[in-house]
Amino acid sequence: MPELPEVETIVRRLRSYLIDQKIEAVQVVTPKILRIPPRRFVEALTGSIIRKIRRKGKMILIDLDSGSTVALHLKMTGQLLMDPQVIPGDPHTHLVFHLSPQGSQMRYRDVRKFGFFDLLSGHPGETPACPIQVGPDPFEISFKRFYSFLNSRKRAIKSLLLDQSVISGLGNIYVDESLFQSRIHPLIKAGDLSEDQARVLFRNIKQILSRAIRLQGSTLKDYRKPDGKSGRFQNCFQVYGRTGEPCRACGSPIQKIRVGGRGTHYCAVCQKVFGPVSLKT
DNA sequence: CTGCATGTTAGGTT
DNA sequence: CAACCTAACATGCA
Repeated sequence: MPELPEVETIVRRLRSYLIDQKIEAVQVVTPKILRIPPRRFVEALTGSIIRKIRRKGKMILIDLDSGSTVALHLKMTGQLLMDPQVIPGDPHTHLVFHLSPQGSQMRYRDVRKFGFFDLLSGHPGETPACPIQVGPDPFEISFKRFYSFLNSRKRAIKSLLLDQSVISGLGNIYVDESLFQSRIHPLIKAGDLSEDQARVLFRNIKQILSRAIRLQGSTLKDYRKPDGKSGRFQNCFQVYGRTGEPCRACGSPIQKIRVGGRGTHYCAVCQKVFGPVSLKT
């Protein structure tokens, strides 16, 4: 499930394949993947040259020389695969881009079809802003700003960190890992964190994301780099997907609970809820 | 077979 | 506005 490290890895790889390539042709196999009429999409892309590839939160933005930008989101199972990885007759391939002069192909694959492509129109020389409402990612803000996001919020810290309109890039895996690393219980209200706790959390979020980028993301099932290969950060998980297994810090079994409708992994011994605790007598 | 869990965002309601 | 709920979808599992 592509979160910031996976999307960043994909973007870096795509740059080496796509920059200055011309989109010779686009095949739309599954129109529902597009947020605009297929005809308009094909017309806007055909003959354009790819100039820049950017990431905004978990979105991928591909700037064309025409001034337009292709904006896409992989959601849960979307993949961008280059040529040799193409599976002939694959039922889950929805878009095919033909590139020149390289002569290569890039395909969009998505088993669940949650992902989407949009087209942002702009003027040549300008870079269109991101279409959807996404807050800054953890690398784009200061601690002060991060702390102000938590301030006086009543929702669980886990839910807040997952809210892309507040802070972008984090998903279920990296939130659970960051909270564990910071010894913070996922249900603590965001506004109840001390400044020291928030500082530790902020540092750990960035450290874990950086490490995950270095290992080229986490592959559970669907995430692949454009060359079809897996990431390696899944081998570093401390809590995610380790329900019942011993905590690497204290040995007690990792718990799984539901927070804001999301499966949440944590260590009940290392990540304590503190402050006023109501006890039944 | 049924029913549930999976992760992400949009869009709705409270 | 903040917080919460559910739909969209395919697949694997108990």
